[in-house]
Amino acid sequence: MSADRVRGVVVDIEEPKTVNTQYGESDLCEVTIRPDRGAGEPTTVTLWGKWTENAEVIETGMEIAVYNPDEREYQGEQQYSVGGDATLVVQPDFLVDVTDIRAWVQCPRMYYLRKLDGAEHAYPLVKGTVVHEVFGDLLRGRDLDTAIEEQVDAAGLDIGLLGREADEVAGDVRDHASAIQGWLQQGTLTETDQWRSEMTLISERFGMKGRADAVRRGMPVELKTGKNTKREPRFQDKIQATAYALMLGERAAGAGSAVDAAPDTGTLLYTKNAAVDRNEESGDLSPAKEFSIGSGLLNYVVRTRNAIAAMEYDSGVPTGYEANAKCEYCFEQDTCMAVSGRLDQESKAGTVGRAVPDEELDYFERFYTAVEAERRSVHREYAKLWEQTPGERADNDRALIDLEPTGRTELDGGRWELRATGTGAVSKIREGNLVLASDGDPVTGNAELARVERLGEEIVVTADEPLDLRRLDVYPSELTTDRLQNALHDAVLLQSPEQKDVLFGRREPAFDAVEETFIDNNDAQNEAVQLAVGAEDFALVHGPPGTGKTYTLARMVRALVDRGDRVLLSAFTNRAVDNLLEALEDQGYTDIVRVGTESGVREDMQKYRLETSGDPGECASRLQNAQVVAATTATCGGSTLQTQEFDVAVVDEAGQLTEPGTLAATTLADRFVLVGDHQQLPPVVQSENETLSTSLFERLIDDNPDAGVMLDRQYRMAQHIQAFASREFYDGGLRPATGEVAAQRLDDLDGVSLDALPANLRERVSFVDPDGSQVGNTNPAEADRIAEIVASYRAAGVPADDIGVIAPYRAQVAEISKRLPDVTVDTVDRFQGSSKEVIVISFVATGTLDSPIFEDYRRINVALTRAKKALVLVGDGDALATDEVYGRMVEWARG
DNA sequence: CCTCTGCTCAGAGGA
Repeated sequence: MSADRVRGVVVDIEEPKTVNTQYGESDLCEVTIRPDRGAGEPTTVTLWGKWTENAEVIETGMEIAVYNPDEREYQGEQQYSVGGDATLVVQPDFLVDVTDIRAWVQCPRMYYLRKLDGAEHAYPLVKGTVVHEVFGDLLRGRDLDTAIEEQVDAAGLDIGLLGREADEVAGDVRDHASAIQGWLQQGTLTETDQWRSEMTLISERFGMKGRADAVRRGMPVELKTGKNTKREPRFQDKIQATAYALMLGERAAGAGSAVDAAPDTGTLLYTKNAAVDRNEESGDLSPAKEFSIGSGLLNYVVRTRNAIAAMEYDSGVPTGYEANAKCEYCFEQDTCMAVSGRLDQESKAGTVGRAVPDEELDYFERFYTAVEAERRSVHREYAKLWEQTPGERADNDRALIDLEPTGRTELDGGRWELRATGTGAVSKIREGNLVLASDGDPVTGNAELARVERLGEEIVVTADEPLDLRRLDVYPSELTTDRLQNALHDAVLLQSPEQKDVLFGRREPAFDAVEETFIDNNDAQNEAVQLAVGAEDFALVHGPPGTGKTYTLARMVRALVDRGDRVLLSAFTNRAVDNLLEALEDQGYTDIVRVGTESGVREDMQKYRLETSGDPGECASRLQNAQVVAATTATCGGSTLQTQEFDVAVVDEAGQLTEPGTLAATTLADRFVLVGDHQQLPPVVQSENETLSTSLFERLIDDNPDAGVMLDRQYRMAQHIQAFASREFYDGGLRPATGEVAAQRLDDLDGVSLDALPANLRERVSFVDPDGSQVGNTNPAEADRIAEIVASYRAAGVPADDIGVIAPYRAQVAEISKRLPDVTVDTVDRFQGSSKEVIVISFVATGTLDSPIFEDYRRINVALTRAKKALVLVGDGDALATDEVYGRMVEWARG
């Protein structure tokens, strides 16, 4: 019996040695692994020849996989060898981008610097992107002039921000595009050429992902808008194309050897060669350069990929010595030396400048490591793409499977609209999302990145190439982690020492005294605006539920604008950003530019949205002249807003943001205001991660109580409803704004009679124990009882719209929804920021509380504070009593 | 053992 794959955790690595074999001298290194994630019997894997280079970076605890190993029995033990046709993959769950392999081949430090400071806005990049888009259009048979015009138009904002004109860019693009067209029209390219453009490749086997510019007859074609007058393609370009060839080979090989099945030729297309002056340049000016792809190059790609994955195992920092970096002509040399100097890192190029203070170095390292841990959780999401290939039919809310294709239409832009009917299953996929659309198998089948246009009975997506739409998968993205890393870099390395002093507690934040009254009937709200206006560094506004936080924010923004400040308005979610704009609108302020994707911005706020295509000058000046710019923090970390500066950044729902997430907005401004409530929802973090799950808001409010004000009067809840939350979460400091708010009752609503309610529901807060039992994450008996309770309120005259039901698990939400089709039933997270006259909460758990109900107490705070006039808690009283806080809650609810 | 939003994606090139 032979295994085509061996995988396990490394438990021992011998010193490499040189031995004599029948073929001459050869290096080897023995590695002992335990299969089954470390649980299996120890097995020896011998790395031969160049694979011993990887042995130097492997550490115990890492996982390795070997494909097609030579296998033999020696003294009763199975031994495996990596040489010949075999391939070694280190940390296969870590997905390395092809462009990262390319960067590492140039210099490992370059790989690292790209990760820290990725949001660059430069003309060669913008031009290169446009040329690539035009290339794709030409492959899809579009007309050259139309393609250039449309793609330059699509890049309008980027071009404008660089101060360029559309005509000038179109001319530059034409020089490149003509070379492409000339090459495409050459006789060697026949009707039989089969082209695919923009092919997304994800490899489980090699732990690699990337997107090939084009694939012709199964072979990779890479477009480069740079110049290369040598006869050979540049080495890093060959590596990039070879990486795609390896993944194409994997798709073609099935269970066989990907190296054997890989295409044997790659093509690099250097479009600038055609545009240079032939009188001044010598050398080979033909744009297309082919090269042969052999097992040597393919294995080199894998070894390089392994070196990266091994370094990322413990968030290491490369020095430049890991590969043969040449610093003399490197255009990143200055940056490299500056970064290594400031972060006290070793660099082959040397260092300049003094290191930032120790506490900043520690901070940088702590957050860098935390963000990389978060990146690894994103990588685990990719694994779900191949955990459930067709047939396995995993219950997974990350995919819509078994779709029935109903048709496709070619659209004007050369893109395709693909349609299918769904099975009615629910998933995380929503309209506007970027997904992997496939013919049924997202990994080895025909798959394309696509945009979800409609998600009803009929499912409609748009993609670059046509396919039979049988399946959609969530496409995991490292974009957020990339941007967190950029924000960390900007905060520690680009901010002035004065700005950092207050972040690192070396100086108290300073305030100018402000006498002006902005809000005259609420002292805390007025003080919040005064603090914000007078802040020289930062101000903090703590806004518990219902305290008029959004109104205060809008008033604050107006006050800042009146002083002439340019304001950046941000929050984690699109919904929160749009809510803020609505509040500003309510105050009559509309000089706003909203930056964000079309699908992210709410319909009624589209009128403020910055158009990214069109006349470059117009697009750019609209952004540059806006006094108030609004965007999510993720967008703040992107390249568009990196070109902008602000006097003040105002960040809402700051308690929900990780520290680097907040910095993405605050580093764009001289000073900042954070508004939020650290007693409500914490940041959403995928990895178990203490560092990321505390918000900057919470840290600053703990360290600088004088820099903050708490809004203490709430306009939402009746006295009794707010009492528990006030005592438990706000030290008793939260109180009703008026007697009217405190005394509100359900029969204040038109047509509602309390007498029509059963006796146990007449109080403002009640507790009901339905004596149900938990089944998985549902409790059907409790769902029945909740349906009865809601029916009682309806019978007493409460409109369905005024009632909301909150449950801890999505399964229970579905269970209750089945019984209550016209009432809003949702999880806590989706209820945040809104409120209802009547709230019913389902606790599901019975017997014991061994699994977390609302994760932590902050979630229950959110749930309890959604109700205005009536709140009903439904659950197992005995189970809840086993927890101190829930126990006190039940006592309070029973009155 | 559960909750879950962001974001065009990954790659654009200089010498």
